[in-house]
Amino acid sequence: MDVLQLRYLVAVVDAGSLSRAAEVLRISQPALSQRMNQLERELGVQLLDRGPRGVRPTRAGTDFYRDAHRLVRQFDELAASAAAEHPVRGLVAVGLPSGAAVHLAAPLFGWAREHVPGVRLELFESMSGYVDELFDHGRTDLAIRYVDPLDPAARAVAAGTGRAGEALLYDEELLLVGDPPEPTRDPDRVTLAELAAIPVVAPGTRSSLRQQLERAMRREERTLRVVADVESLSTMLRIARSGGACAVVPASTAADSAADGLAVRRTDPALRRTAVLRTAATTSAPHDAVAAVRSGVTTLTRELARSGRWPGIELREDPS
Amino acid sequence: MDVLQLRYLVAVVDAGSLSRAAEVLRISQPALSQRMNQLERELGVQLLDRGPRGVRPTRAGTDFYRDAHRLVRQFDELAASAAAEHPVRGLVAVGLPSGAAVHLAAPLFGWAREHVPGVRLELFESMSGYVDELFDHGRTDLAIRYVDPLDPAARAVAAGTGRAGEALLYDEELLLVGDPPEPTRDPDRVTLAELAAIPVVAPGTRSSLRQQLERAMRREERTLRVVADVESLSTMLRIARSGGACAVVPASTAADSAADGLAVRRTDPALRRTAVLRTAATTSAPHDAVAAVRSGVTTLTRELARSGRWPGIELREDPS
DNA sequence: ACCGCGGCATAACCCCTGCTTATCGACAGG
DNA sequence: CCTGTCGATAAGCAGGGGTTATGCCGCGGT
Repeated sequence: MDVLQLRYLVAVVDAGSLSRAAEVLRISQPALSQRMNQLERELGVQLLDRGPRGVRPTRAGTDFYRDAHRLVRQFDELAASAAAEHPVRGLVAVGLPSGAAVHLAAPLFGWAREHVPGVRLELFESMSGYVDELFDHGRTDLAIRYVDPLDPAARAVAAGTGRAGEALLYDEELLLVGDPPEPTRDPDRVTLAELAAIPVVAPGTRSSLRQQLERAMRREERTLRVVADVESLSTMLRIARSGGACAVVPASTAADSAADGLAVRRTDPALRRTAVLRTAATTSAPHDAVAAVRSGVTTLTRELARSGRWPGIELREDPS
Repeated sequence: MDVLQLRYLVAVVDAGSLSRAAEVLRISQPALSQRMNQLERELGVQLLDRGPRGVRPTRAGTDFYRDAHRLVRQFDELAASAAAEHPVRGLVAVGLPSGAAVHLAAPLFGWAREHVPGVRLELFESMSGYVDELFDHGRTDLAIRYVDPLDPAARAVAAGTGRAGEALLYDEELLLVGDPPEPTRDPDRVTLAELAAIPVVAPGTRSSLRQQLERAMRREERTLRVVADVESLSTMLRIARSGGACAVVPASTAADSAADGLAVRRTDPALRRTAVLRTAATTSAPHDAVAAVRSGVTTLTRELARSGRWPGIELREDPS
């Protein structure tokens, strides 16, 4: 028997139905069904009456519910009080480039409120170039940085052999969205040669995405045909949707807009980038607070990616 | 956080050392070390001071210990009271052939005392033929039966397609122990032709082992040269050890005696048997008590086999 | 002073458990 | 009678908690 089973039972009795309780608990109905059956089997007592309109606790179930409820509460109190023993406090500055901020910012604040209420977060969301700059000037304690796997200088980091303070987070591909004036030979792929002929809207030159794009084109002795420099990914998408130009955006952004009926093409050769979480070596923020937030970022990234709430990215394992 | 971690912490503080606590908890020291580190990480508090002579709780650890101790106790009380709600009681008769009884009898009594204190066990340990007979006459509620995988009638059971009430437990091989008068061509294998020339001691004709042996020999148009009919496996081994004759015994028995320097040979073709757990369809014992003991037998068999305390057997999966 | 040893941490691996999706059976209501 | 809702079952996958093997450190014995 496990405290989790007690939580589940409490939820079931409260909800009056396995299905609804499963929803509340954010797990599937069969999982809950199994767990409840297991609990009853372990105890050797029937706790629930399964009716066609839901479940109701039996006599034994009601008694058990009371105790379980109380125990779960005490359990949580213990955890809370232990955590309160040595509160993590401080002001942690985090730099997030737009693509990451879209998916990470809100969950990160939520996570912080829940897990480290004593920590105040200061979020700098802007184009990756500025984010890097802020970090290099010691203005942020943590920052996500994009790295081109082809860039030799960044190779070490992407390979996981970089210096401490840089942990791999995820990879993602850069995709072309919108319909080009001429159809591409492969409807799912656009070569860089073809790309050179397509009018695109791109972020400013301080963005790592822009730089990576330009570098890739230069490598093929082509140039990018930029018809508009814009600041935000959403603006890029809006323009692409209007048909005025195509846009090259990270896969996670493209995944959101694919549902809108926008055509999406991979590039050939594929352009990818690696997201790295940097931790400042010297910082004014309390060490433990920074560490906590860092682990929050990696944990959240994993959770979001796995649960499908951050589509288009591929996790890179690098526990640190 | 989990109640198990709380139990572990309590044990650690009580023992004053991870190693010793691990021993008490019957887990390995690294496992405990990991769990404690995880607990501290989750709580964000250091609970233990690691010294070279063991560990001592920190200030926070001491407080935490008290609460954890209390919670664990309440937790167990809840489980106990819920189980007491609907106590399993009754008299369950179990038939075990000698080979199985050697390894299973004592653990089974221990398990029953712990998990179903209201159940009284009646154990019939004897040669497999009698065990079968007792079961067929309704004198036992559960019984282990040996099945020859080559016997067509038993084929269905061994294949897992038998009727309900018969669950696969394990397979084991029959081995020749002791040194035959003439060395065999293959020192690790004895053909049935060679076996016919070897004086062996065998259990009585009511034993399934004996019957299986005779059947196998007859199939090759040979006869077994039995120089002594004995009742117990241990007597057979004693005679084999004295050098008077060889003995054919199940692998689990042979494994015990291999350490005594007795030569062990597989037969060629290999003789194997399958152990099946039978459950009486109609019985006077309470249904739930029988079910509990049945699950105890399967669980124990698995545990013993996996932990190496029942060597020589190969588990068959057949959850039921 | 050295070496040995008790004790905790780390690494690499494995299996079991608990979750998932997919599907079914059963009962109530239109 | 059909349909929608709820719970149970099946089969597959992932992660956590366990294992063994090994490393590192500080103490004590001779």
